Amino acid sequence: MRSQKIDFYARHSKMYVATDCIVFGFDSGELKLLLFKRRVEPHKGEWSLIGSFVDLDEDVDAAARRVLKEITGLERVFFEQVKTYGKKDRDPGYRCISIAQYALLRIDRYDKELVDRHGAFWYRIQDLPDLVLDHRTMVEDALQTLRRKARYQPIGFELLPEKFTIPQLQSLYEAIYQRELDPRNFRKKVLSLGVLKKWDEKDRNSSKRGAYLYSFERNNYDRLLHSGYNFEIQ
Amino acid sequence: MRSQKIDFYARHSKMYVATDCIVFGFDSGELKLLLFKRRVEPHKGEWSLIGSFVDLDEDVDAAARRVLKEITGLERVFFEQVKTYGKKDRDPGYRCISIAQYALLRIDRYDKELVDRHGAFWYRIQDLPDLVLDHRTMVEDALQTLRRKARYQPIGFELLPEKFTIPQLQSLYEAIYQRELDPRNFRKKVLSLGVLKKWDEKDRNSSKRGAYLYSFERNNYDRLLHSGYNFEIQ
DNA sequence: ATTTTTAAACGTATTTTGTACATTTAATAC
DNA sequence: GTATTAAATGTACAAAATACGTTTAAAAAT
Repeated sequence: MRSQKIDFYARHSKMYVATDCIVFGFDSGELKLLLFKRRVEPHKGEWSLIGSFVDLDEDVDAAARRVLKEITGLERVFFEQVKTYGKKDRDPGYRCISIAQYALLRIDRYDKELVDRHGAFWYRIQDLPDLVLDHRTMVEDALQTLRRKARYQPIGFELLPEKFTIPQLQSLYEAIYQRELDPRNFRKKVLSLGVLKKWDEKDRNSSKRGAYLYSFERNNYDRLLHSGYNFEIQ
Repeated sequence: MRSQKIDFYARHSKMYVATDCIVFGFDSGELKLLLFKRRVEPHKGEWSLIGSFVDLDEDVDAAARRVLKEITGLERVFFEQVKTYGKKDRDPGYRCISIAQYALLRIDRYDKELVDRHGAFWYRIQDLPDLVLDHRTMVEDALQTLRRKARYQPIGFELLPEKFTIPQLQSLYEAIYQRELDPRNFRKKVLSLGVLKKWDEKDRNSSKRGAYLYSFERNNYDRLLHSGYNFEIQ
């Protein structure tokens, strides 16, 4: 029979702590996910989320920022925790828990060369490849979190360029919720929030007539964000 | 200069992983929190959440169930993750991350003697004492999660006894949101959900006339739960 | 026995919000 | 100048949220 003391240390021992990033981007009307083809064992050649161990002297959210910067070159990115995956056998081999965090980024901004160099690739969320471990579950949970969040905060703006058109914003929400929205009702709703600033310029990439560009006003946007307002879209 | 290999291990080393439980209960019209007066160092004599290290061969959510059972005797309790606290200096002394999980439990059911024996105490959420480390933040985050959750799932039922009256249910929601609700509109709303079963019995504890007892029908309740229905209360 | 007291139960009118749907407009391409 | 395309606008109807007053059951007081 082992002594109390030995049992205490054996039971309260340390474990590996990792973070995995579910990186969403929006491009040409589609919601995309940044995946990473592993070049080393274990799971060499398989697709996985972008992740890393958390350093001993590093905040957990800093670890996510670090790995995202390594791969995309981006620094100021919206991040939010999804949840922590802590099943004892989720990672065969050694005990490792992982804090999943999703990121939203403006796809016009990342460093393409850097992404290529790291064996990363943007997949449409409709046709993701098989992923290692429990990463598929992480993606589904992150999508659910994103959808829920988008209902009570106008979060979608994080995924668009500084100036965007209302049809673009609509198509983003259509991509997030994977269904079509009525353009008249959508426009009415977003304009009623009072967070959009209209510019004189137009974007003519998707029509001859062109659509007016908008940006959002930080002040009103932040007020809306903190007020717990409900941003229901149909 | 240290070798690559040594650096790798130094950086990707293991850390302590704990879980802290934010245990909500509902009693005599008030939302309460189960706190624990520490009897050992560090932080002896201070109030803290109920928590534990996660064993190496134990799921993270199992650790929360284990510690709650130790203190309340209860086994089948509703649990949900709040978030993971991973700041590098959140725990002075050693690096330890903590997965916060909140629990909802029926206050009529727990083992009072067991709770006393462990130095635990039910505090009203309006007047909590100072708590160790970042536990205060955990409580606030858990409350926010609970409130949000209660908006899209009829979660409040977890906190009530098997049979309850509509005024009781209302007072639970009033405790969660810390504001008064209109009894006529509340009744109309909850009955419209179609998850309540009315009994012939009455509860006469709070009025001479007595209020009819209800329970909820598991089937309809579960359907509602999974349908993503929006349970907005005023 | 009758009256008083208390919270429970019920209903309705109004306002607000969501939903469905058709036409006009600006600008380019031909 | 005509055709084409997506952007922009408006309105009627349905559904849901909100505000608010009265009646009722049962015990307690007289």
